[in-house]
Amino acid sequence: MTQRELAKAYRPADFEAAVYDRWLAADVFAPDGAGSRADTSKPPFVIIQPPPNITGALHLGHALTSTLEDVMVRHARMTGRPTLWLPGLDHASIAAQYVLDKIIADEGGSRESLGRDRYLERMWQFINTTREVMLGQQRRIGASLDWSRLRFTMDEGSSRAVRESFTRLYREDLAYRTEALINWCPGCRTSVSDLEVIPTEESGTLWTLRYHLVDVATGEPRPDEWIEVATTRPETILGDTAVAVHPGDARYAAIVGRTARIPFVERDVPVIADEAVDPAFGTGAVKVTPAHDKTDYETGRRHDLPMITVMADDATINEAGGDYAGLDRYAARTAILRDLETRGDLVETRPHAMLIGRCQRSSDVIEPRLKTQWFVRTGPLAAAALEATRSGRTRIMPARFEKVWEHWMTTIHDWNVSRQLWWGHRIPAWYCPDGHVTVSPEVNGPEACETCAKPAATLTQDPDIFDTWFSSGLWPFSTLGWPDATDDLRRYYPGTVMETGYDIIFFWVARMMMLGIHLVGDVPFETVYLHGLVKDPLGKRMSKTKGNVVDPLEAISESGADALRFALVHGTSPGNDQKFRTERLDDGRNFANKLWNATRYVLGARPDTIAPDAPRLAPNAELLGPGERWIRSRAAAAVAEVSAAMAELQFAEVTRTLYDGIWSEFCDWGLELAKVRLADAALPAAEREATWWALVEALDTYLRLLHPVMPFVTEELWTAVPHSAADADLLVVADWPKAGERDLAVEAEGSMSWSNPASRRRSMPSLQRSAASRGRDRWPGVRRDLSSRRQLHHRGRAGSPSSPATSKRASRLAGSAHRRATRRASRRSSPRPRVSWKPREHASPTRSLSRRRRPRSSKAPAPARRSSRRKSSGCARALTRKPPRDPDHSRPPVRSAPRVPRMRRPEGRAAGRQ
RNA sequence: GGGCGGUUAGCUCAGUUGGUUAGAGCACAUGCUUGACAUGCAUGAGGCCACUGGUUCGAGUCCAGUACCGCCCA
Repeated sequence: MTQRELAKAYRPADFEAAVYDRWLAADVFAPDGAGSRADTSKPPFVIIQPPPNITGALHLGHALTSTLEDVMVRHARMTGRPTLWLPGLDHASIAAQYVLDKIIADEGGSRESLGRDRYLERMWQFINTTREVMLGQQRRIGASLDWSRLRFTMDEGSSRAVRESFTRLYREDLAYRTEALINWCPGCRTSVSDLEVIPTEESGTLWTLRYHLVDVATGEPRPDEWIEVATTRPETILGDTAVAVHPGDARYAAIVGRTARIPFVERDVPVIADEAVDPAFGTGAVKVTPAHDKTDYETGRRHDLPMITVMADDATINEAGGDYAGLDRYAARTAILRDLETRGDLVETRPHAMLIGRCQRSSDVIEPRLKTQWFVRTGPLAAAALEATRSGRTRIMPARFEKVWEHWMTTIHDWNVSRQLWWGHRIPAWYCPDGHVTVSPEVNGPEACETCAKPAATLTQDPDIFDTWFSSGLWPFSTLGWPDATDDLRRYYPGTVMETGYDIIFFWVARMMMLGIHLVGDVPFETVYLHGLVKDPLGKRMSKTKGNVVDPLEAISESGADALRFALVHGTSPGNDQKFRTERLDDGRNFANKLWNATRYVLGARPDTIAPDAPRLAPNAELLGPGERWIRSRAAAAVAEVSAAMAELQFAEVTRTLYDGIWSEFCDWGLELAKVRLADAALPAAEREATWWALVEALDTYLRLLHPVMPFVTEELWTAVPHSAADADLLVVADWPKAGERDLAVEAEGSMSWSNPASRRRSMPSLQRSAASRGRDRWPGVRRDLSSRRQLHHRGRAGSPSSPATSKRASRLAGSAHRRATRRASRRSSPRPRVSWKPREHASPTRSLSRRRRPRSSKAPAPARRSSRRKSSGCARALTRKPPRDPDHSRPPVRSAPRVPRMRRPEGRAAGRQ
């Protein structure tokens, strides 16, 4: 291995890109890449990446997803499993059209003015520019994706999977076409699924109006006889086909069966009784508009009412609305209310809190409408998906989401998959002039009508496209070559882990499960790992409009990809949101710097008797001092703990273990204790060599363990550390360390040493010297405190200051008080109290040791370090685009200077989701 | 209305199957810059573990309830 000088400070920008290029050149990401060291006898580890939307830049949520998956993938790869992490991009039809439409609108055009073909051409151009940007972002963050298998949801393989799957579903009667009430977004001009409608609480108005009853004899409405109905949507009276009351409502019992006259459209409709009516709502009587309301639609079906659509695609009133035709729905509302008032039929107007469904994409108010659309019958599919989680074939992490999953899967409705958009997979259904339907998997469509054999030329294809999530639902197997029985499909299906945010468990995970089980015959993944959302420091969702987003690329530029990864992983726990503050980036960067410098020290401390390019040797355990034996044992403990945490997908636990192990154990104690021996000329060379090899060994272990979380810095450093002949050239494919033997004796001895000065002196003379030299050997004082504390404790617990009823609480309070007191006492007397001897908790002997042992240098003073005087330096500031502070303020007392806020405060509460 | 999660230091969070004095990072205070690291080192201050009750020799941890915050579903 090459030995070279490491820069004095950790500067990630200097090497991250080069390291990534080294990985690419070595072809180590693909399980079958040239540089792969996978053991094909081991079970593969497979993650199909949730494909980010092609529309735009990656945000912190993507960064978290990529990082967590990369952690799993890199760990698996190091254990020798054939590891596939398959990258992809999603065409995101509605989101992409939304973005492109705006661009085109800015140019003065529109979707319609371009026409379908030119519009799609334009879309391909657009996504080809965003595509490269997005892939570059993945590389910046260090994602070890198998780029040779990159897929796009609109590529030919995916299209074929869509056509084939839909045809199968159709032939099995799991896909059907029907006219039904769907959620229509007038802004996007398409239907959307139930999940894409966001119920938002808004203050509306409840109006009470009069519908006059029709005189049975004359057939004309009576001016003196009416029924009062309450409504929040007066414009829909144009489509009313009944008035409904509750069957048990005595107030209206006499009227049920009569006829009411709808104003303006002058339509006579029946007064019906239906259980769905809430007698306590409004007047207890409601108007029924089956074509524009979900509840009314059901009522209409039960009573076989006519369904009259009164609105066009753009939510203006259509010709069925008579004089109001052409008006926007809200203009029509105003006009109708005015006219009702004129007629004297507007009885009451009052404020009313209500839930309004808004489009997830455009925030337009969703208009329920009747449309003929394609649906997927979810009942049987959901039942199979439920069985899979109940039987444990697929496990959901964290388990509490199983309940949510169960609930949703048992109440699921059929899935409307038609979208009246252009950008997406065209529905492979053709209609003949006689109205027969032919569904075909052929790319050019059927040759003739399936039913009447009319030739292809007479057939017209359904203009609609599929909901994006339909192709996403096929993703775990369409990416592997399905419907063909490819090697990849055989090897890598089912996947191992599906890792994604809990917010798309229904949108995506559910659909992959349903379609995977049905179409491929097995669950698409063994484990569903759901992470939480990355929120701003106030716990709000990050969004561009709120201005509280943190750009991952800026974070990487400032602090390095490893720092960002560390920050994200450190703050995550399964299924829980994390509040992200930019100060966390400093933690990660500082940690990387610590590791960087520890490595520099180890490399520089090599005894002269070891050649710079000597292959790594295991230290001779016989010749090690207690400090080295201790750090070896602690490294072994870290291997066990990190491996266990990886297996349990507890990634924050991984970073915590390594942060403590590397910083507080290896650096604060391992290196400091070793320094003494390495500099001790009286020690035999073999002992000094063994000591150094022990440091190299521990460092090597920690670098391997940390690699999945912080791949760049560990790879860069590992290259500089001596390796054994059997080692891989690159850390990314090096072996995951096996847990070495713990030396519990020396760990216990350490514990003894700390709590007992006499034994410490025996076993760790260096420690003793250092502590003594700093005048901190105050154990007698500690003992005094301990005994007095015991008395306190005794009194606090056993004393009976109050009645039996309150004694428990009193004793707790006493205990609490005494805890505070004793903590203060113990802090005065010992560096930091702890149960077992973990050196990290105590004073590091750094200063005295290095001073005493190191020859003084005559070198000139180091140049002033100006920019990084304070702990939290530039990056956080830069990310918030606040003006930089005056550099002259960077002298010590300035640390008390007020910090600038790290993120812009969102202005007020968010009205709804974006 | 139904369900889920959270509440531990000023902030962000750990806290294993209940078990000695509840921890970390950041922030704060004080003191240290010439050979790994000021992106650092050391010292210090800062906790009724949301509240109430229960189980237990022992509860931050288990049980029941309450409050507040957040989310999901209808």
